[in-house]
Amino acid sequence: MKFKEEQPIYLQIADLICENILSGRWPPGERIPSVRDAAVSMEVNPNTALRAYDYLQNLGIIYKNRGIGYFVAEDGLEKTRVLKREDFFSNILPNVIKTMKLLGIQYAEIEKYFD
Amino acid sequence: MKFKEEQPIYLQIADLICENILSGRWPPGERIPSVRDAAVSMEVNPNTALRAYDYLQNLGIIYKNRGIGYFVAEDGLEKTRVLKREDFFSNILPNVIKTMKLLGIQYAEIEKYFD
Amino acid sequence: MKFKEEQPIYLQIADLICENILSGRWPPGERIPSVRDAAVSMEVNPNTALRAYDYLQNLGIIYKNRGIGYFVAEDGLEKTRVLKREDFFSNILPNVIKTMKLLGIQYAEIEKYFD
Amino acid sequence: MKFKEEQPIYLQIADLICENILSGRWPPGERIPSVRDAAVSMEVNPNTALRAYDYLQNLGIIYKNRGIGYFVAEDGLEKTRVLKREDFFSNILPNVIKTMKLLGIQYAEIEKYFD
DNA sequence: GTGGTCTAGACCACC
DNA sequence: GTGGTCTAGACCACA
Repeated sequence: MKFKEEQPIYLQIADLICENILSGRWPPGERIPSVRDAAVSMEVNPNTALRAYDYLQNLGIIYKNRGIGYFVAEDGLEKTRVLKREDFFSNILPNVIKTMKLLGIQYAEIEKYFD
Repeated sequence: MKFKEEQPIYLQIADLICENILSGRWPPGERIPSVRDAAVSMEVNPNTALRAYDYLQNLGIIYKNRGIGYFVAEDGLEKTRVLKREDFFSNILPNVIKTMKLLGIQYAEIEKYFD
Repeated sequence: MKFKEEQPIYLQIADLICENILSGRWPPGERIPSVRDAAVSMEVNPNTALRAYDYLQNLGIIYKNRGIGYFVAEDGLEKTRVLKREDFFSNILPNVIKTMKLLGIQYAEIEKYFD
Repeated sequence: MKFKEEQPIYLQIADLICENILSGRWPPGERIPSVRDAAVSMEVNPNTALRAYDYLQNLGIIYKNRGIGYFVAEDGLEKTRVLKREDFFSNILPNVIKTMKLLGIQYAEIEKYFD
């Protein structure tokens, strides 16, 4: 697996997990891959994978059962959605709008990307 | 001045300068605030401000006259525009689209923000 | 059954058993629930329940008759009492006192809890 | 520095920091030792010290200034006090009371420890 | 100098 | 098998 330079790997892993939750591939209650398996399949150190899991657990998106594994929280899908929407509407979107204004990009120019 | 956690402060400062250039407040040839003044007004370490200036100088957006100060390059506005557009269309926009898909946000929901 | 995060589940189970012994519900010589039953009723892995029993057996508080079950040792009540008192006076109590000092909690504040 | 076996070292370090805050030695706004210095003086790996700092930062008790160090949050003393009191009154104290009942320990027996 | 990330690998506790 | 902790040490970004 190839990761970007600009962001810590563990955050990118956390994002991947969120995408799997949002897309419905990992529904609430579902067990997600073990830390070790995730580390192997993504070719990172187990500690790095664990860190991503830990991060999401702190957010309440996943939880662990001792000795068994990590699971998507019952409200994990909802929480992820809320967090990401919040981020989108308060950070990403305003930034995009601001950038477009500065660059003089009209909506018509980007319309075609919305498919 | 308050900076975000997710990005190095010096890059955020560089962005602010770019905004001033793009908005026309600092036209090509104009002298921009000294590193020291910038550092004081933004409450950052002078080294951090210097780093932002250095970064923009490497991009050819500003240049330095020793003993005098930093100036917007003659083609600084154009360069900034090109760089930011490139970034917008290859990184920011695709990411926004992807996020919107994952979150099920329709264009209609964000239309109103385009004013 | 719900267990705390801070302590291994098997120790929490062992504690529950000790409480039953101390309270007199399970007098010396009495047969205690089978590992299997305990595991089912507490919704834990049988291995985890077994570990608790094993732990208490090593302490000499319970013993096992093969094919029959686990029993409270003749001196099980006494042993439990001694162990718990030792723990109380050398660990728990000093810690409580220290915490109270740090937090500025006076004895008067907790007096009412002693009923 | 010598640490107990029963608890992760990083939590014990976090506790030590809390004690310094509660005792007033490190008032709100004060810079606390750098991760490296703490690691050296406690003879642990820098990662372990960092983990303690990170843990307390998540609780909002300390915060960091990038490139400068960690500081006690303005409301760090208050937060620590609230957290510890909460823990004391909902967990520690009830447990002590319960244990005392089971062991038949009277208040008179422990009175002398309150000095 | 500060903190942060990551790896490699050991060793442990738990289920 | 699961996750958790810790060390040693490298390397980086930032102020």
